Amino acid sequence: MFRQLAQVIFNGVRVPLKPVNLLKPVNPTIISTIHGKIPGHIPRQVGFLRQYATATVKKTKPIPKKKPAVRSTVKKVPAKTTKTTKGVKAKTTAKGVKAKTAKTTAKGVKSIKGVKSVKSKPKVTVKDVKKKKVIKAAPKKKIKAKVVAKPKPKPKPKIKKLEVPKKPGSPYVLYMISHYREAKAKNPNIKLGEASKLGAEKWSALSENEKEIWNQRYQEAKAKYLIDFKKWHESLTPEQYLLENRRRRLLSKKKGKKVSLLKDPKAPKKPKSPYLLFLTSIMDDFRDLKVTERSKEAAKRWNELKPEDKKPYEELYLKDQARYKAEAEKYKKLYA
DNA sequence: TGTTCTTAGTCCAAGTCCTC
DNA sequence: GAGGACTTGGACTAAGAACA
Repeated sequence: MFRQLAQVIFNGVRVPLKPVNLLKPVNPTIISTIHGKIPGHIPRQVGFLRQYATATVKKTKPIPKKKPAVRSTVKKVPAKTTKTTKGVKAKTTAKGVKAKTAKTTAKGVKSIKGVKSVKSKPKVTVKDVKKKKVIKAAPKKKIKAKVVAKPKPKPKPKIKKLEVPKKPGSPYVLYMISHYREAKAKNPNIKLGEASKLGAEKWSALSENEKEIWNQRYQEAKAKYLIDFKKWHESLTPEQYLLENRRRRLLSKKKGKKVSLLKDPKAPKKPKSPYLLFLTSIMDDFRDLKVTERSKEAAKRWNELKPEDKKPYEELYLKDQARYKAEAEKYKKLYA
C-alpha cells in the first residue's frame, strides 16, 4: 500500500480534493477506549484464523477414531486400503458377532460364510433351524443399523478467502509509516513503540498546513483504492460473492461475532417493504427525536394505520417488487 | 505485543419482506 | 426458521500501518 501511495506521490499525480478539518474535536471517551483496545486486534484476528484453520484440520482427524467396536476385525484385515476394510468390517461384524469362530480365519466375508455352512450341517429338527434363524436374524438387523449410522466420508470443500483490496491508512497512519522509516534509517535499533511515541509527538506538533499535506496524500491513496475496489468488484461473479459470504457466515459462527457480508454493487437493489416506504415518508416528522425513539414512534404509527391507509405503501411495494424481479432476471442472465 | 490517531463501520430500535 | 436488508444519525468501536 505504501509503495502504491509512494508511486502516486512521486509521479506527481495530484487530485483536487476538499479540505478536511483535521482539528475536528474527538470524543475523549473514544480516545480513552481506543488507547486501551487497539493494541493486538490484528494478531487476535490472525490468531483466530489460525485456530479456525487448525479446528478444521482437527475435525478431519477424529473420523477414523470412531471405530473402536470393530478393532479386532480391523486388525485382522490387511490395512492396505481403508475403503476395502470398511466394507469387510461391516460384513464381518454383522455375521461375526455370534460366530466368534470366524475370528480364526480373519479373512473376511468368505470365511464367515464358510462358518455358517458348517453350522447348518448338524441340524436335526425344523424347530432348531427356526430358532437359529430367529436368533441370527435379530443381531443382523441391529448391526445393519450400526453400519448405516457409521460416518460417511464427507467432502469438506475449503472456501478460499477472497483477496480484498486493502484500504489506505488514515493521514496519521501514512505519516507514521513515513516517520518510522526515517527513524529506522537513523537508528536501526529503535523499537516500534518508541518510534510511535516520537511520531505521535511530532504529529501533534505539525501545523495545519503540514497535516493537510498528509491528508491530501491520504485522499489520493483513497481515490486509487476506490478505483481498485470498483475494478475488483467488477471482476467478481455472483458465485464468488456467494462463496465468500458463506465463508464469512461460517466465520461469524466460529467467532461468535458478526462479520459483515460482501455486498455485490452490481446486484439489483431489493424492494423496500411497505413499512420501510412508510418509514421513509414520515422520517421528516421525527428529525428532533433520537433514533431509537424515532423507530418506536414510527412503528406505533404504522400499527395504528388502517388497512386502507396502508394500501398506497403496499401498491408502491408491488411496483418496486416488479422492478426488482425484472432487474434480478437481467442480472442472472448476465452471468448465465 | 508494544504505540499512535483517524477513518470507516457497526449498533441501536422498530416491522416487514426476502434469501439462504 | 434464522438472519439479513431496509431507514435514520449519534455514540461507540474496529481497522489501518510499521516490525522485531
